[in-house]
Amino acid sequence: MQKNLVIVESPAKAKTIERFLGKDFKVMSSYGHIRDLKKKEISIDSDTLLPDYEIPEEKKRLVSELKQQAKKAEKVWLASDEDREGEAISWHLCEVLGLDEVNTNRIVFHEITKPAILEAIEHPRHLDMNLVNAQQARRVLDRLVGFKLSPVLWRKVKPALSAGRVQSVAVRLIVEREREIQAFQSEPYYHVSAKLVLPGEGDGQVVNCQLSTRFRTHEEALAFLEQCRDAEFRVKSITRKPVKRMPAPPFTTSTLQQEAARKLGFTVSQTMMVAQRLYESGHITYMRTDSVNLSSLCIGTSKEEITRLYGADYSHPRNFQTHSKGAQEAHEAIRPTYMSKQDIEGTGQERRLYDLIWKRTAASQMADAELEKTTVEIEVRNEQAAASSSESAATPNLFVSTGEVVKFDGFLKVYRESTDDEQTDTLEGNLLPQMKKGDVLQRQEITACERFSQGPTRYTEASLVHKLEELGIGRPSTYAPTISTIQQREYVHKGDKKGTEQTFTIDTLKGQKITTKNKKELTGSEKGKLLPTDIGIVVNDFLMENFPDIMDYNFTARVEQDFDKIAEGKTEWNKMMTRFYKKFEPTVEKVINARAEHKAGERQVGIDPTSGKPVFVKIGRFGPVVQIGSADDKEKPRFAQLPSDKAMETLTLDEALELFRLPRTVGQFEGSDVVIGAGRFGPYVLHNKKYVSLPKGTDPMTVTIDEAMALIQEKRQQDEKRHLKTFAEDPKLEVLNGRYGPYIAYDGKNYRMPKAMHARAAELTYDEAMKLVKK
DNA sequence: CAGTGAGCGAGCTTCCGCTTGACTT
Repeated sequence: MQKNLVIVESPAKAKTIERFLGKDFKVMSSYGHIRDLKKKEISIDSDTLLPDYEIPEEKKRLVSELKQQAKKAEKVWLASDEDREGEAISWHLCEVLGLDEVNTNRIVFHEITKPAILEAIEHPRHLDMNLVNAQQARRVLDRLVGFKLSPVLWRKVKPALSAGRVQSVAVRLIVEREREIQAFQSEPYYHVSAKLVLPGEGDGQVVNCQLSTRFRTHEEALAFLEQCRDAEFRVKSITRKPVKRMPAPPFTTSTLQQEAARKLGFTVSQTMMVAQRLYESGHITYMRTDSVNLSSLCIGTSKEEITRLYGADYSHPRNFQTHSKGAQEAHEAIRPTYMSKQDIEGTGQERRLYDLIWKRTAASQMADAELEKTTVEIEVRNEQAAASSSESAATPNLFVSTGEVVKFDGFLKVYRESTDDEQTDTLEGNLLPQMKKGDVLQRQEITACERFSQGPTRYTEASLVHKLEELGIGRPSTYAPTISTIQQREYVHKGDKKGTEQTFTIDTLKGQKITTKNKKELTGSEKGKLLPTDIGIVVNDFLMENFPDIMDYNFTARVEQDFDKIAEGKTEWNKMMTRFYKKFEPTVEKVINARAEHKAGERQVGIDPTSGKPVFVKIGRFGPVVQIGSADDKEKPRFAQLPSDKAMETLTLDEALELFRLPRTVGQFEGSDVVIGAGRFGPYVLHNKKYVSLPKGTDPMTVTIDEAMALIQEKRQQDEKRHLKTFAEDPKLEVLNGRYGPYIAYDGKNYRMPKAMHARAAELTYDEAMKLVKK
């Protein structure tokens, strides 16, 4: 008979803990929650707002196994995580396994080390029902919001859409960012930089510097260059100050996702998949965490390892504080299990992610980097300037040159955090020659370059996660799924945005000559960014108008405060639910029953000049469509799918009408119409229910009947060649010739044949062909 | 991968947070 049964959430954790506890303990895993609201129903009583839980089908086997083992054990230890969800998991286990108070112990530990677990076993406690209730409140609220709002969208926008406390706000961020970018007015300015020379041995040393002020107009910039022609450049001041840089804290889920995206080019879900494998093979600690805490063990071994590799000067053990909103800190930071392992066996991706985690962890336990930052101010002096500056207190024009010297690299030896800014700031970039106050520098070249102010940038997957975390919305376990959901629902897609080509001027003063050149550049182009779709925009605007409370960026933060009060025992959870639902439910009813004149997002783009009927864009059953005429007309309205490169918000009447120019009938052939149409795969010719694609580059608007006929004939010939052999034994079996050589088709399915058979494909016997099919 | 291309209707769809597995290709 087993003495003790310990239940944890994760099987990998179970394995490790079993090793620590010895043979009197059996350790099993619950694999997360074992009970939840019903999947297909709201599963919440509309009067009492009490949840109705069930054990999902896929968990039934596991639960009966747990039941069996629990019955056998003298004592059961519930060791799920020490947070809201973990407490609820333990409570559900209690309920489902029928555990009694006396023989059941709730234990928690923050790190998976032998002493920590033995310590936890020494101090069992009881279930914290307040914390459990806070979880129930969270669960019920999310279900209510999701399952009440989504049907409103099905009715008002499009079937199969979804809304939720987290995903809808994520979409809102992206929609609003896109609008900010659209509204942004780029303004030109002139940035002046100079190449000056400190006279000395040989050719002297070059000093690169920037003017501290920008000019608004080209005239001002030119006037300044003019002024520089006979000016003297004199060092006005030199300041040196020591600067310290601190390493970033070790990884959480969110920061790991961001850095893996920037440094390794991983998507958010890729990072999680690779991290999961590293965790399962025992290389890293748990990968879904919001904590930056490191175990004392890790801090100790890091110190040893850093001292061994880089010397004692580089070691600086430290603890970091988590200050992200709503953090629950049930786990440690993401770190290598053994700091002594600098690299591991595994796939390329696994090794690269591990390397990143190792370096980030090591750096966090290393000394500050010490730099010396030097700033040199250089005055522009000429007679005119001198004369005017004595009477007016106008700020003098100053060139500034900065240099940084690394005095001690500290943690920078192993790791430097990336930023989202594309400009790479080189740390040891500008080395300054020795100068002193009063030194006069010789002008070599001064350029005034026209630049354009940049608007906000679009979100990437990782920067969206960062923003969500900042707002306290979502949890480490949901960042990646949320990003997938909003893409699956087609609210958002990842894509490239082409920038606009802009011409800009560069003025150069060299010698006594000022030359002006025009150049072209592409500005504001972005790759792999999150862009809102028409559906995303319409859904967002609809929700913003009708459910602004739920869409508020602070909604989660506010309900979290209520959950905290429940956890502290200051509020009854069911009362909170009632209070929320009393306001929420009538709004849902009102909105879903409102007889709206237009569908959500519908917009009239103009009047069709040929029929005099109105032209609309709206979200149809299958996505955005343009419609000519209304549904209550005698004649049926005409529809056209909106192509992906056009947006509902900005579609013009001309663009809308253009979509109706196809299909067009170009003539007759063999007694039936020849029609040119545009499909998902480009333009095509339709004749006698047969389709032929138009060759690339052919304009569907100018194709003639003769060209179309030729295409039809050609296709027929090809089709003939396609059927290599048919079989009397079975008409379902055929040998066909495809784009990639001969293949076998049987009953609607295709099968490949070995390369060696290709030459005699037309002479295959029935038995040979069937053998391949069966294989 | 082996040919695709409508329709705007019926019934279905849906949340967030814990955690992995088991179908092959």
